[in-house]
Amino acid sequence: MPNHFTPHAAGDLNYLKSLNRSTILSTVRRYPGLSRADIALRTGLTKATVGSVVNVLGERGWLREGELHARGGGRPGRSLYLDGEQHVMLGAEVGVKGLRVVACNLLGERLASQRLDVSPTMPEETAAMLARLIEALLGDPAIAARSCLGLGVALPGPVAPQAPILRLAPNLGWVDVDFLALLRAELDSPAGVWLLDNEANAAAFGEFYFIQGTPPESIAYLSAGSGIGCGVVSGEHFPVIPRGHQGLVGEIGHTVLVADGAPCHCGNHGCAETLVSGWMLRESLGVAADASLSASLLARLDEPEVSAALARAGRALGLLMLNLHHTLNPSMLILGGSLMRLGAPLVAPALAYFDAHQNDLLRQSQRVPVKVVEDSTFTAACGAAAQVMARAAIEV
Amino acid sequence: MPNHFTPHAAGDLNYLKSLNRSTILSTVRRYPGLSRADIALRTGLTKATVGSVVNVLGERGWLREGELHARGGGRPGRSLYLDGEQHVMLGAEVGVKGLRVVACNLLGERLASQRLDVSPTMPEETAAMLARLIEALLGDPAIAARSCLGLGVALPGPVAPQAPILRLAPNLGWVDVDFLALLRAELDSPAGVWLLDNEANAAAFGEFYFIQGTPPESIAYLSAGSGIGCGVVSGEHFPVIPRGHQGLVGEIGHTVLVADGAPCHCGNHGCAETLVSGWMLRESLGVAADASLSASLLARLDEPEVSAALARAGRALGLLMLNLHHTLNPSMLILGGSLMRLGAPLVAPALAYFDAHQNDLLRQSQRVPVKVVEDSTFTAACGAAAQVMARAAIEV
DNA sequence: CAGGATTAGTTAATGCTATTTACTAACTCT
DNA sequence: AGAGTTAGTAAATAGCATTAACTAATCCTG
Repeated sequence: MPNHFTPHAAGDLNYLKSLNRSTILSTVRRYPGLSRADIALRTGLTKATVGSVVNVLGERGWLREGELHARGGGRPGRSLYLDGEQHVMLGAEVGVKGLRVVACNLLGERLASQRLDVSPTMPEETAAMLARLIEALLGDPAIAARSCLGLGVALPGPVAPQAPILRLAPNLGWVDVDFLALLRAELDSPAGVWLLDNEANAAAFGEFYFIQGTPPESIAYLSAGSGIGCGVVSGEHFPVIPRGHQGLVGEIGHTVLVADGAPCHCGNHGCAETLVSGWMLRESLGVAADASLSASLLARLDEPEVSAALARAGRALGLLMLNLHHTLNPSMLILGGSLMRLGAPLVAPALAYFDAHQNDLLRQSQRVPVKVVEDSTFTAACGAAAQVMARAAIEV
Repeated sequence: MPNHFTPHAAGDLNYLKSLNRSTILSTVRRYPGLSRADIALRTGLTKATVGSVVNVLGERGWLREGELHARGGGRPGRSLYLDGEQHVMLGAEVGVKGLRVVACNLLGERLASQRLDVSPTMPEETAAMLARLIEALLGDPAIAARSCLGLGVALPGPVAPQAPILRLAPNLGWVDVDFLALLRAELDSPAGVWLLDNEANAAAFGEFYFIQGTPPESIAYLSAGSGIGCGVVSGEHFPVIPRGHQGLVGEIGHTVLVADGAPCHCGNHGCAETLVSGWMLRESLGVAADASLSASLLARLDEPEVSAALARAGRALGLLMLNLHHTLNPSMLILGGSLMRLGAPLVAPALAYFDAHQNDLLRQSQRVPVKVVEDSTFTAACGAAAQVMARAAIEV
């Protein structure tokens, strides 16, 4: 049944059309420069179907034709590309340490961005600040000249699957916030789709959506910042984020690793976040709330206490990666979040632990690739923009 | 893209037709006795579409008409039911302690069953034994008189997502077994679909497929036997088992709960199975391989060592249930597997731990329902039969 | 008990979809 | 220049769900 994440019920011909349009778009996104005939071959659709869909997408400014193919024999095909000039999607992130706003084109390229390094307090106030950032972005003539497909917002907590509402953000102290409504009160534009999602989900979506070449079956984006989140995406042509009953799929930060262990922000004990997370490192190593965690700790690396704490946290992160493989089993793992700025002192022990503790089943198959995103400042915001594009593609 | 689990690529009209047929079938399955008009209202399809699909399904022996509705005013509708008389599906399970075979009708009712309590040794030999059981079942005149939709087989290990092949069954000692091919060599009938899946996935599918009334968003079937497995199913009208890259989704038995803990069968250390599983209880409490674990332990409950071990294992099971909620987040949890025969000494501590350690997020929402299946002897086999039905419905 | 109201279900026409088939277009090679 | 080859388009076709108009079967009212 349709909800705010998946807009239409299956059953009618529109659904079929959307599906095929999304399939063709994802093929062009993954393999820029294919001709109509290549797409038909690759997707199994007929030349006629591909031709008509491509032509409509061209008229609407989604696709453009490029140079001619010069393969021996026969009429050359016209190569096709996503049109990076006509449309934009806006993406925003409300993070524990700041607000970020981006404008991306259909290629996923960041055309402009704004950031404000403040710690959000009340939802209303935060919405107002974010609205000003978005207005500033829309004031940019290069952005204003384009057609805007909509706005996606990423927040550091689970979003209800039934409605675009933030359930709980322990690290902001927010509960049941209808953030899009607060934004609407401050902001008229852009027209188009407005979406809300969890930060890790948005980041995961963006990373998956703009992958080039054959996409992995699924990816997990493990976001290690103040808290630990994880987003999963799968689906070749129609990427889907599994959310579960309460939107908690991938909330591995609150899986219990130590029965009756240290108390966690979430009200339970012994969660993964008590072993590895920004807030735990801050508390245990005494870093002030207003100081940069990574800068402070990197400056204190010669203290044995600090390096040992990072190594310990790193091993916990490696263990989490391992557990992820036995519960969500993604075909690719992406590490992101502000803790990645700590670099090798945290990441090396994580990867080492992950490598050393593979069991027979994992050893038997190819090692799952791990990608580390060192600077994920705009990753979630760009991912939210990608979600807008995917949604808009359904309705073109 | 199509594979042995999901047969057709989206894009053509057949796909749409299958989708609508499945939608209508699942509505009748969940709400027996609805009329065509009720179905149209409930699914959003038009009366004409529902009528034509229902009539075809009736001709093919999937649906039958029942009594007339007697609602005040207007022409009464003809109630519709799945036809339990025409078709059968066969399901089989190869378990660590025995083979089971069942024949079910479209209502999910077990019409006949066969069991053989032996511990499987070689795959070939096991396939031969299973083939004899199936032949015995097909020899039953009540079964032979019906049209058979196919055969589903459940095995205690992950099945590759790309091909119907068992990857690894640590508790059988099997690796990369093409079990359906071995069966084919022994068995001609039944015609129709032949499927292979993991035992927990099959059980989960069956439990979800035949749920009456509004189905939960998703369920997880936690199978606690010799090992610990878990299957997940979601999708209202078109139930899907998320499998992940290597078919390991839900393999929480091998999530690590104790860093560098006790050695596990899987080659790693500190897995959940080292804290709760049949093999671990057997080893730690000295129960012979050929004795019934549950019977032996229930007889020794007055030994403090035994009751303490069960309580400890129970708490670990509760912790696993909690972690399940933060990774796969099902809306309903079903506990099954042979360990459930231990009853309260194991299950009560599990439920108590689960209840006592809910965090703020879970506390905030309605408690997730937990169902305990005391006797799951035929659950996986019936689930495999349900998978056959779902697949056959696509192709009717 | 006749006739209106109401709901169930079917039928025929319609519009939209992808597919099929046949075509034109554009290039290379000989 | 002409044959061969591949790309792309156009018109005809088949299949799908929908629409709108119909028939069917019941209840209710007077």
